[in-house]
Amino acid sequence: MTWLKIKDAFTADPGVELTIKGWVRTKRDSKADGGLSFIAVNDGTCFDPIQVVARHDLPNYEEIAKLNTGCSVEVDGVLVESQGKGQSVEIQATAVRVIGWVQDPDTYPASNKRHSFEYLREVAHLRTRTNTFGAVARVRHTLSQSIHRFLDDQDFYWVHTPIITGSDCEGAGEMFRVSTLDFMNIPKTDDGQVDFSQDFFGKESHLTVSGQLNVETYCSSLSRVYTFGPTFRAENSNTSRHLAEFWMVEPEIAFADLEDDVELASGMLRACASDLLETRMDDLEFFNLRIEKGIIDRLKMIVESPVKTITYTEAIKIIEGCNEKFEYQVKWGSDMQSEHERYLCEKHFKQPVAVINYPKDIKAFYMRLNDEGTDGAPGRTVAAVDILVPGVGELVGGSQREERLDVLDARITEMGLDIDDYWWYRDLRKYGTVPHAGFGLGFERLVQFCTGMQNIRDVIPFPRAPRQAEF
RNA sequence: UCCUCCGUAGCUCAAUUGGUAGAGCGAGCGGCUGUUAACCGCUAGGUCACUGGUUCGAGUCCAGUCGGAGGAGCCA
Repeated sequence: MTWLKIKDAFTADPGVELTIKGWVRTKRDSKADGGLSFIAVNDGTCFDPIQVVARHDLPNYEEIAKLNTGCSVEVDGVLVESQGKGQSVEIQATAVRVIGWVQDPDTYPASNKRHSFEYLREVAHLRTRTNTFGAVARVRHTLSQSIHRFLDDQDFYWVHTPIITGSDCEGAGEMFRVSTLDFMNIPKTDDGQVDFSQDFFGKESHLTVSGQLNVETYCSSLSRVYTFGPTFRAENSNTSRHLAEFWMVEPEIAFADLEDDVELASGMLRACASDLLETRMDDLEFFNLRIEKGIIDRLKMIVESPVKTITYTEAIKIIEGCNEKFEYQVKWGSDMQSEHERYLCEKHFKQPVAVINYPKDIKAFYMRLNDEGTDGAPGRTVAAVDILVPGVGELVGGSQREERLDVLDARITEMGLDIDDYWWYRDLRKYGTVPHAGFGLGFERLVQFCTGMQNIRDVIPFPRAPRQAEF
């Protein structure tokens, strides 16, 4: 008797004897032929549960009749073509062993009924037993594998940048403090400040908001590198597309410009969509039917024409010239509002859009300063890119980096930052500087984009957000 | 953090002008059926988020607190 994963049982030859192990999704009983039970069993290896037919002549049939949603079982049996509709094959059970009962079926949180996503967030330890969260988990895994494979195929090295950082110059938002100081007895310096020299690292330290600055150092010797790991933002954000802890993919390429950067992001999206369509159709069909109609067509569109590139200056003209009513006006020099970004990718282009060359005053210090008059812009721009996608908004933020030390220093000073904090980052420009570019892709936003899931808290196993750190 | 809406049974929601709580699903028991969002009958299940106020009387009105959702800002 071979133990098969349920996904493999579905494709095994009828007549084969097998064992499967999993959790009961539903059970239906019939009095026909002296009594039999139809038990749908799922082990997470594929979307569909397999139907087990248990007859009354099994020695423990009385016990089997008491099974309900959530119980764990081991089933021996023979794979046969199904007599009923709704499935091609099923298992005629020769033995059903109950491994774990559901102790209180009346209050079992993942019972066989529709639940709201808000409720399931409160029982995140059990929500992967539902169709939706099982499918999200598999898609998330596949996307993660796709990214690693795509980058490995293109000779990128995965660099494990630190989670804890002593650098306070990452500049991408509020940071969580990391400390072993005793809250009840905080050491102070003579002038009344917290004495961080007595803290674990001998200086202030935080959870990283981005691995970019670290990964740029590896880029300046290994040429093509990326980080893919958790990042943290202590912003009090309460939206369906922000988390306090999220995973970010940050590639960095040497001897490259902004165009190469957009090309890389576009290729990565294409690889992700293509792999999903090839390997996770069962889950995609569920998302297409129950979560967002048209999600499969969207992924096919990504494979064919991933990203359309326009300049910020063009984007502003499109928004100013359209008939749409917006709550906020746009004007060159200010950041686009969510509603404008949504209009561009959801209504005007109806596909992912890379907006490049933003005004320098609304972007970070490390982004490369463009020449005066680039794309006929009325002011100075930097070689930055935001990739906007339907349903999610900003999926990718990136730029060509400023490789000229004098220009970089001027930008640091202009933005009121302390140049001494950037000593090691500036060394990269002093010693063999090269043009390079990179981007950050919000991994959960990618999962949202590929599944149609509305809330980012439902595409990460255990979401961390303001007032949410259970589990 | 700001704006809007919402907290009633295990879950999803009702409850008229303020008059002491109801359905569906789920669960238990029974019936029927190669069933599959199964169907039919019966049963159990409630500190109406919390605290205070108005009132003869509050799930309902008022204030505050806590929690949740949607949108905005910050961004990925």
